[in-house]
Amino acid sequence: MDNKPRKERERQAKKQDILKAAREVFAQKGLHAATLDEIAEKAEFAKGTLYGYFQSKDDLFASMLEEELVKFEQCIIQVLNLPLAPAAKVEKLVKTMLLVFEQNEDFLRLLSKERPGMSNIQVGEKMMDHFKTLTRLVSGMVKDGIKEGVFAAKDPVRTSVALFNLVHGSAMSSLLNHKKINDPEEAKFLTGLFLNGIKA
Amino acid sequence: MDNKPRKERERQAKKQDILKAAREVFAQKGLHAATLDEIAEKAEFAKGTLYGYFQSKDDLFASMLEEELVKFEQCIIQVLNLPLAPAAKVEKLVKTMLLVFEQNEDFLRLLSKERPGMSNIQVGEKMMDHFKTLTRLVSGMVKDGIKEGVFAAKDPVRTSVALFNLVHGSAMSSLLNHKKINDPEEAKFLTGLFLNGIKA
Amino acid sequence: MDNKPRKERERQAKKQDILKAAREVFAQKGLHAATLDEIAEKAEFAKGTLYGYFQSKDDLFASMLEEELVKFEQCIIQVLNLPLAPAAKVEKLVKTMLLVFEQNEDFLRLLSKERPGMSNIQVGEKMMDHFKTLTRLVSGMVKDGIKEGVFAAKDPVRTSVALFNLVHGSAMSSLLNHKKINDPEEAKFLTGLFLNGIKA
Amino acid sequence: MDNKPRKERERQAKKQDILKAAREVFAQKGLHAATLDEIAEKAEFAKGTLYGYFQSKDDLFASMLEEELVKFEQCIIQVLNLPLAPAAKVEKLVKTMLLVFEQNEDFLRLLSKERPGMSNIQVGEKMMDHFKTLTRLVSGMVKDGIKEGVFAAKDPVRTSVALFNLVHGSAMSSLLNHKKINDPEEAKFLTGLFLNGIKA
DNA sequence: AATGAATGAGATTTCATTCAT
DNA sequence: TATGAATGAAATCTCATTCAT
Repeated sequence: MDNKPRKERERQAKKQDILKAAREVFAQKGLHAATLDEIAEKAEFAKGTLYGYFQSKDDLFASMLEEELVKFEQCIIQVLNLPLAPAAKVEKLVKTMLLVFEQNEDFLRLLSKERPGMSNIQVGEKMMDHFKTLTRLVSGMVKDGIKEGVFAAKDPVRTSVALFNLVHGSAMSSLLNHKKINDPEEAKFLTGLFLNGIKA
Repeated sequence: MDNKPRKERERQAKKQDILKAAREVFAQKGLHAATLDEIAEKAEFAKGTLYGYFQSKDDLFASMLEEELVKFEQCIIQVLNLPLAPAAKVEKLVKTMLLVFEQNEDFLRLLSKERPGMSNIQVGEKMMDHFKTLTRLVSGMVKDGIKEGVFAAKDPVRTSVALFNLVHGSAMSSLLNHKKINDPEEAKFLTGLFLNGIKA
Repeated sequence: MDNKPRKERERQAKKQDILKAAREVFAQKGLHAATLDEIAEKAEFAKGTLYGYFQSKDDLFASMLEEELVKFEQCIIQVLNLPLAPAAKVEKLVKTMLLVFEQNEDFLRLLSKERPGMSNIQVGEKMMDHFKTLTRLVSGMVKDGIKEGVFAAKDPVRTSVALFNLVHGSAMSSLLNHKKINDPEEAKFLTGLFLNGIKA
Repeated sequence: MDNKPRKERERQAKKQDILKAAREVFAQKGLHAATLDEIAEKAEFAKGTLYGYFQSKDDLFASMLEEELVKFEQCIIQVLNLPLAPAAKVEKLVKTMLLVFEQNEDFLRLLSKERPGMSNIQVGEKMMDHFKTLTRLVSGMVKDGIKEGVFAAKDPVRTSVALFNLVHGSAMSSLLNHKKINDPEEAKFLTGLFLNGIKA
């Protein structure tokens, strides 16, 4: 019988359940205030069972965050690969990021809460890597726009970071004010500001 | 002897020492991961002494954050009161915020770390209030610009939030990448992006 | 395997071990002076383990006291249900109470120490309830004696309280003077005093 | 100038203020739960000042209790010295004790709370001594009654202890049930029970 | 003598991690 | 593999005592 894969599939499914519970609790409470008790309960496993899947609380956190970052990255890459003009691509990117943040508020929170000065250095390093990758990817889009003459020749890296900050900050603001994150008005506003500024 | 004022002055000086130590540790570790042991050691007091100045860890945190927020707010108000044209005022605002963040990296970190979903509700409420005040103040500047016809009639509130996110995000990014926060290039870039966007 | 009951039985046994240790320490030191360290050591568990069985020190104390009070109450009820003449029942009651106090010196001490002005209001209330119940029960016996004409028609409630004070006070006195609590002489003396007074 | 005595008198007055505050707080909270902060505040002194009058918290407690016990003892002695027949003297004794307990509820509570198993051995010893003295004194009265043929020849020591328990227990019961401690009915009841028992 | 800020030992409580079943 | 009871280190907070003023 070839049921090894099934077993392995089941194991992965369980691991995903744990990661999901972890994401929810870590996002709500932060790395330190979250307890394995709560995560275990949410995942419907005994506390000890988590240690069959992750080496420690820190490992669980790191794994969860890594997974989310990869998913986010892949999503961004997909958008960047779309056959669109630079300005349209910016709009699509803004909309997509807002959508992702709306569908995964946990990730949105984690991004704010745990980015700066992670005590766990390894996690911090990984996070930094992902941000650099993202910046590099978006920079490409900006450079394309410059080449095509539709974007002014400003610093592409700074521009990428600014775009991310604009969208992420907007999503956080909506979240805290109990407003819709993926609001078309907001997307239009952000895109407009990014492309044209506020000058008359 | 009229040494009551001196005693009181000394007490306030000690309180400031504690608040400073608290700010440093809370900024680095976050509310939960920070320990009173570390704060006490940094303030060069015994652990118990802190309780002569603050009722609890939470109270210490709240007091510290409140003080920083007030200082920040006053700083912003000063800039907004300067007799400058809207565009110049934006530039001045960006420069000032970057300067403040550079001089008080702890505050910069705290702003990121503790803004979302503070478990301590009271602190969260206060923080929200300060953000609303700031948004209102900056909105005023934006409205002035619109009246004068130098700013396009976009949503002033969204515009204010965006400006804050742009600058704060930039500062965080610089901090994490070990770059100078209050970099004239960066200030110029941010101002330019905000006013004119990136379109050619 | 039907070992759920066994597990549950073991858990209850452990709980009883903790309650016993708690009783001993609380009786000796009182609620406040007793430490969880000492209780845990006596129960041969780690400090933290106690929190798997009780929510807090106060909860442990309350649970322990409640259990003891219930046991005491049931014991008194048994005696009152015996088919004896009132005077004989008084004698039996005195003997039984002295025996219980001798076998459970901890309870005897607790009764003195923690009766008055419990800071923990809930515990105090419960204790009062048990005392009222006991008084009611013994009052019944006194009323029976009055009906049968063997007891003079004095206030049954005051009489019940007096009997309890007489026996409890005697036991405390014996305890403090390192004398036998359940001494037949003492029992006879107390019964005689209660029934006939000291007049010649 | 002979103002040493005045100074000394003032010092004693202050000491009394502290002892009074101590009595109130210790009676309410018990030895352990009481804090010097609360006592100092009630005495209207700074905490450190107490150490100019007493060596330690334990010393303060012991001094306070000793003083109360001496006052109580002297009161009892006065009654026992009255030129009354034994039965009348019993009645007077009961009334006096109830009165004292009513006027000094703190002392009444202290007697219950701290009698058994004082962790502070020295205090416990002293308390025991006073109880023995009291028992001896009351025993004398009982013996007189026996000699005069008005009391049956029962154990005078046990009889003394019983009388004390009866009255003290009654006072505690009244206190806990928010009833008047020095109630003439109660005094009559207790005297009657002690002298004649409850038999018809 | 009086003060009260400072101390630090010690108390309660939490929770990541282990391990016998 | 899954469990959850047990552990004990570490955190917050209290308070008797000291001491410089």
